[in-house]
Amino acid sequence: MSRKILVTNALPYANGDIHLGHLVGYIQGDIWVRYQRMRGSTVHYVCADDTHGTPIMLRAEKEGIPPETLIGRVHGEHLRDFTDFGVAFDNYHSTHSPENRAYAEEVYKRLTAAKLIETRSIEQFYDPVKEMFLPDRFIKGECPKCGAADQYGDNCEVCGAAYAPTELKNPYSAVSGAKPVLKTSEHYFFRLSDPRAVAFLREWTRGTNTAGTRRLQAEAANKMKEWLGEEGQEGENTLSDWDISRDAPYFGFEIPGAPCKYFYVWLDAPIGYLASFRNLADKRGDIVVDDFVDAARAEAAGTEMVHFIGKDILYFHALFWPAMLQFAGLRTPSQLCVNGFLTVDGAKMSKSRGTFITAHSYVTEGLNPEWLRYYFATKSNGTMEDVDLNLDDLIAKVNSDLVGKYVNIASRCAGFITKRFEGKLAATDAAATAAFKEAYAAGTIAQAYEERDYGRALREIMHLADLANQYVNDRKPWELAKQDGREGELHVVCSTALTLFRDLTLYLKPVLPALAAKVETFLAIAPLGWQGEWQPLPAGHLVNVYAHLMTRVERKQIDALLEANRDSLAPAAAAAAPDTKAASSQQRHAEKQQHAAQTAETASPHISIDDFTKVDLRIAKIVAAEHVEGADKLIRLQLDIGEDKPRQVFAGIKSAYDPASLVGRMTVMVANLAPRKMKFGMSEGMVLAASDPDGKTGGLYILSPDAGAAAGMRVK
RNA sequence: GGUGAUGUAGCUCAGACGGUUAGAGCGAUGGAUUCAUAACCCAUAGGUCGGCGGUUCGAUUCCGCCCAUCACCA
Repeated sequence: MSRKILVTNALPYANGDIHLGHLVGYIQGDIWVRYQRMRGSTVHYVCADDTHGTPIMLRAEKEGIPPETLIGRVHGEHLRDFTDFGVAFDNYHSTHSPENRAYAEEVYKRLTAAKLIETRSIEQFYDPVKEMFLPDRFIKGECPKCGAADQYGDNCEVCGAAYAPTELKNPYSAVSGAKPVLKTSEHYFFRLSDPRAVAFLREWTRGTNTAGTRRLQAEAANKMKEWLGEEGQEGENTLSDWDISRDAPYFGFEIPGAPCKYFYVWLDAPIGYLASFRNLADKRGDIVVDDFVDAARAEAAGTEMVHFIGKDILYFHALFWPAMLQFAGLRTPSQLCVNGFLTVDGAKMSKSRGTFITAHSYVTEGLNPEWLRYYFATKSNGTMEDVDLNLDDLIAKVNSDLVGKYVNIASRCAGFITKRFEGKLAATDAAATAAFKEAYAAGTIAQAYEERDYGRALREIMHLADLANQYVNDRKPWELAKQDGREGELHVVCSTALTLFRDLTLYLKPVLPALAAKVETFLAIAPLGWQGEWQPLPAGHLVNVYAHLMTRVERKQIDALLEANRDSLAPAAAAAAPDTKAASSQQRHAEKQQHAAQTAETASPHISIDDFTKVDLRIAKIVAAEHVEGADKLIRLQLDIGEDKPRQVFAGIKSAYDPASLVGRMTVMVANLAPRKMKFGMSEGMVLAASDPDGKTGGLYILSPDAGAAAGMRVK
């Protein structure tokens, strides 16, 4: 059965470099596409840059160039990076394109006709200096809950509270610093709360496609229940209407019939999949676009549309996007393949540690992209779990699996074929190839690829590689070579090993296309496909002289890569708070849309004395202590530190202390910790207590000063 | 805070509809070998399957709570 599939990868935001975090999803998508093609399916694989929105507009302005120039430059960089890593899109387009405008307008028109668009006046912060409405992340102020300064307009990083930007105290614009004013504006909404949309999405997110595959992975479908609720249960649906317009100035498409109103970037971003596909079809001339895009025609043609995305943008692809398509009469996605984030050595990518590794630096430092493709593939299991890039593990896996096991098979046999038999193969040993022939017929490796469980596929492949090495080891060609009259046996053993090597190459080809191409040249065979009956390499076939196929990874290469990506300015930048935070807020859209783990900036094992003295430790006298109703672990303390009135502090020490025994004791508290609003009231500091970090020995132990220390004394 | 997930050998990960000795690769140790960019082959050691409690004849596998890590909250 030959499938016809339109495959996409998430559109990277045209503001920032491609890094290894992105590549997880792109490599997974590319492997799947290559696998499908080897099986004989027709696949169109497209992507594009996501180019619209406020962050792009402001960045271009900052660089003093038109946004079109910015996105043109980034487009070239992104395409270069994907190409370097073997991610071979048929088309890499842009959302700032005529095709995308046409599709966006058409979708909007049809949704309007379906009575799913409505306008509403909303009040929003407006920057009077910059003369623009401010997205939540461009407004800062004091947290309405805990009072912490310099918090973003959507949630507080100190106390975790979520709120509307209008609730911020003393708000200011992150763009100009001006005090924003409230201004009313007409916005356009996609009525996602409409019963039709809710009913459709409940069915769509839980259902299977025509191939019988779940549209969403189980855990993704599970997650969507949070938004969709259960059918028949009143009030369970928490879907709200989606604001799809933004006011000028905005870099994007103006909404037809609505001057100075623009489509929100997330409306036209996924439509960019269709636009890129349309653009490809126009260039090629042999693709019937509507067989993939129109709902009725796609069903009749039996085409599929599969999106590879990161879990951060699941909402957009599992709610807004299918609903938009459905009610615009367009085909809905057959499947979403959601991948997790990347961590490096178990931690978030960090510029100060050098683990925020750009795709381009990996290449310019001379590392082989297929090492990374192989490693990511071994860690991919078709779920949306996070993937950890363990650098020592990468070295071990590549060196032992690829060089030590796989490449070794060709390397140890090819010499005999060339030197003793002039490159000509003998008939193969049927007994030795039987296991491989069975594996081919069983199709378990193929199925693992189909399910995107590349880790399972590769475990099976490496098991076969072990069998091949055992075979060579058992037959000892190096001994046969020394014995007269055993030339024939030697010939068969080496020819057989090369057939096994051919099989392994076939299975690895979706992951390692460049290496597979080298092997095809070495073996002098047509590009490997994965169809039809299993056949050994024929007797009499001529192979070329073997050249080594892959070098080993060396630790020093990894170290150099980390060094090249280490941002030595990071600690200083962290101190220069305003600038850094403004920058990170501009990147936020990109981070949300890509698979970027946020950077963790603090990695230094030491702190300076200045850092330490920021902590104001005080001797405190416990003047009152009581259980907290409804809290399992907390005790409410009143602490005298020489101030007018005692501080209220909640301490998680209920398991270890009886409140009555605490009253009157002296202890140590952190006096300048940002106040934190808890369910039970404000906590105005922290009491220090010792405990075993491993939790092996239970117990909590609060500190006590020696006699003579008085309430309010500074500890340093 | 809410929600979803994860926690299995030194490392990276499989697996178990609950049931005799929990697996793989890498790493370690010992041996064998020299064809292969010291690769490969054989063998050995290593885990109270995060903690506590419950259901059960029996749980690491089911349920509850806790701890830790991660993500999302448009």
